[in-house]
Amino acid sequence: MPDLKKSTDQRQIMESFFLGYQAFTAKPDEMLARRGLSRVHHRILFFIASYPDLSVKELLGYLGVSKQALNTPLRQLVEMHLVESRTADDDKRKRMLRFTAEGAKLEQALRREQVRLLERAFKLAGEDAVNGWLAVNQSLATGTTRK
Amino acid sequence: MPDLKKSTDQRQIMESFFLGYQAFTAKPDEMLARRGLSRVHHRILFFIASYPDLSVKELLGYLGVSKQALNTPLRQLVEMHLVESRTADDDKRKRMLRFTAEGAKLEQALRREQVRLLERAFKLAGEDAVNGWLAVNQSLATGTTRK
DNA sequence: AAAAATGAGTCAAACTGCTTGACCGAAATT
DNA sequence: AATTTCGGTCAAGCAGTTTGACTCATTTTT
Repeated sequence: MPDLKKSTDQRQIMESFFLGYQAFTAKPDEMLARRGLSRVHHRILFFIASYPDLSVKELLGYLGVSKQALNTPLRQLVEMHLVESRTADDDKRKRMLRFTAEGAKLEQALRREQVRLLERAFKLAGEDAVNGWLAVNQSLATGTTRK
Repeated sequence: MPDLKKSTDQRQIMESFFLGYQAFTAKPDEMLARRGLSRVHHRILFFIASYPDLSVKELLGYLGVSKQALNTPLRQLVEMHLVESRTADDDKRKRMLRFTAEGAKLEQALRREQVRLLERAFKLAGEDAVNGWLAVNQSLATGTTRK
């Protein structure tokens, strides 16, 4: 059992976190690379999945990049018929972003792989470990616990 | 409590992981940026801390980048008197990398901030959560549990 | 002893991905 | 009617990465 006071153990804990996160992103990275896509594309897909019909501006807000940086990858996703951009009814300047059938399939496939990896790790670590893992991540992410 | 079968919860879990990792690296990133350094420099410092007197070749192996990519950041660290490169006794071609006093201090400061963040999250999530979090990370990282 | 291999480092060209700044057109707001 | 907003584009510049070729000193192999 590692001791949070020992510097060697501290490094080992930090390395596990690093490698764990690395492993978590490795599979999707590879699947996307086969289609010529990268992690930015993945993040775009993630937010479209989380907030269907979000606008370009909202997406930019979530991603935290310049619109020029978004332009190319988003256009590629549209050209590859993974993402559709429809004019909003209420405001014709806005484009609502959503998946095509194919895009939804890709997002599911990426997510399925990540969930599979998590399930495998959960099984190895024991079911008790899962709630702890989730709670700590939540605390790290927000500085608060979630009920 | 999130359900690993529901796609919305899956995304929420993945997002927590992402944001948690983000938070974990944010503070060091900022501290390094103030000195004009970046995450590559951080990784170099990490491996020198983990394996003092490692050679350039070994470092390259850990980092998984080309030696040209390593050259600039490593040279900067040496020029800033954070890292020292001494010729090895057994093989005068090799350079052994280690910290200067100042470099060791920086590495400690970076690690201290990350440990503080972890401790805060552990406290929020409850001490029980810690072992679970560690175990799952370990499983993710290696595909095995550690006793 | 000579030849080959290794460790460290450099120079160069190319490519990617990102930034800021400027600008446009269409549509909405004031 | 004037101004602002949303989406998009063009341009220049910067940082970080890659591959390839080459040098130099030293060690290993033959």
